[in-house]
Amino acid sequence: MILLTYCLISLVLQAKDKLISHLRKTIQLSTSNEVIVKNSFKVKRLEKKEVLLFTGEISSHMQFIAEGCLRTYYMDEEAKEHIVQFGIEGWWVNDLYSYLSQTPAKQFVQALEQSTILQIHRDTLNNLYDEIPAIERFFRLKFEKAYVAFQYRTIDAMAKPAEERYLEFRKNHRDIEQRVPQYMIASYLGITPEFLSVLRKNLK
Amino acid sequence: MILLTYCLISLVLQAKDKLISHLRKTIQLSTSNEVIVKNSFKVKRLEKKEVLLFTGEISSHMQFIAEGCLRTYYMDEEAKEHIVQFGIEGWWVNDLYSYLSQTPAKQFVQALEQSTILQIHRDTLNNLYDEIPAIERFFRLKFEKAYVAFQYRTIDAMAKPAEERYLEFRKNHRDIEQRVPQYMIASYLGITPEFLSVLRKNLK
DNA sequence: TACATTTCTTAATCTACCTTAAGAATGTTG
DNA sequence: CAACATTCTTAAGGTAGATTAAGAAATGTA
Repeated sequence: MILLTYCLISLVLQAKDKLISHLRKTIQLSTSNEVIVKNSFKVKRLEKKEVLLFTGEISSHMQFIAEGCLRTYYMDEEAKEHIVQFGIEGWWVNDLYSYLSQTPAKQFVQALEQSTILQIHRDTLNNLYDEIPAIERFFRLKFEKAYVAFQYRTIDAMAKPAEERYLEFRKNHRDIEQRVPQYMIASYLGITPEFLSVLRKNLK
Repeated sequence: MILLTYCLISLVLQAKDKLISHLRKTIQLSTSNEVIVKNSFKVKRLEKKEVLLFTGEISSHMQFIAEGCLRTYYMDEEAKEHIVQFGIEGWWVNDLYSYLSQTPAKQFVQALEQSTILQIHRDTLNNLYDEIPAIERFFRLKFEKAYVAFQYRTIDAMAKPAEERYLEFRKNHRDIEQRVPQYMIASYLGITPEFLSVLRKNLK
């Protein structure tokens, strides 16, 4: 029992250290601010297939992936799933629209593997923005990059045929490709699993 | 001559006031900071069809549209134009990837009407971020919203057929629809002008 | 080791959208 | 108002990718 507790505590510490070193890649943090940041986040374990956010719920936390793999997806009128994003260690996942506008989520966030995430509540984060300007800078830069990356992904998606998009995905996300089933990659690329299968056959 | 000069000056003042009231919708600005902000931007007039940023150039300014209408677009390998975004009064236009990474632009920015824009140099803006935290907040919020809006547009684009996308564009951007030629709307929606023409016929 | 579930493949048919080409409106300029 | 450029429409034929349905691998679980 003592051993188990010890393991859990060290897991939490590890997760928080990952967050701090993630932040340190972009901004500087004094030791005291580091402590404030660490205390602002809560660690959460997720089982494989566990859903972190359901459609209709209001997203109230920003979430950093310390370990594992998640996806965000939505279901269209015909109940088909469309994957918007994958996330692994070092990524942030959310239904941002819901989080920012405090409206019911249209997307699900689900763990594809057993995962460890760090959560910060919206109110806490908004206070941090006032207290530690470097945190606001971190997210300003984060969103700038995310916006640009997403724009380029979209431009690609609209202009290039599926085969090219698949090859780019493989080139840029080999790490993810190995961890998620093929039909989810198809969903992310906006094609059917059957068609992806055909593409793969033609590539050999 | 004196009259002309006077007109130009008042045009400049008007443009800057538009920027300030735009910022004021999101953040608070002291009178002294307002002056600093105003002095950080330069006014630029653009003729219809004038290109503000060419592919290959490095974007060094953020640009706010005080008056007029612009588009950003890129050309694919077959020299076909793809419109990424329209902008009118109150919008910001740029090749953000080029601006943020200081690499050659892949997109053009072009005026579709005679327009007035306000430019701030990257270095000046980065200094403003340090000097006036509210400005950093403004852009953090701006990028959050832009990211989310773009994500929803993409999700739509990938999941919904062209007809629905066209109807949504008309609903959300009636102002733009009236100001730009139809073949540019087709380009923005990712379809050919011929096909848009067919869609429109079927809608009647 | 066997059974159930999840994931991937193959193939026939179908559809949304593209391409090409031509002509009709509309707008712009001398 | 004539002449030219720009924008929009129509129609025939073509293609990327969807749908449906079935079976084959792979993986998980008792």
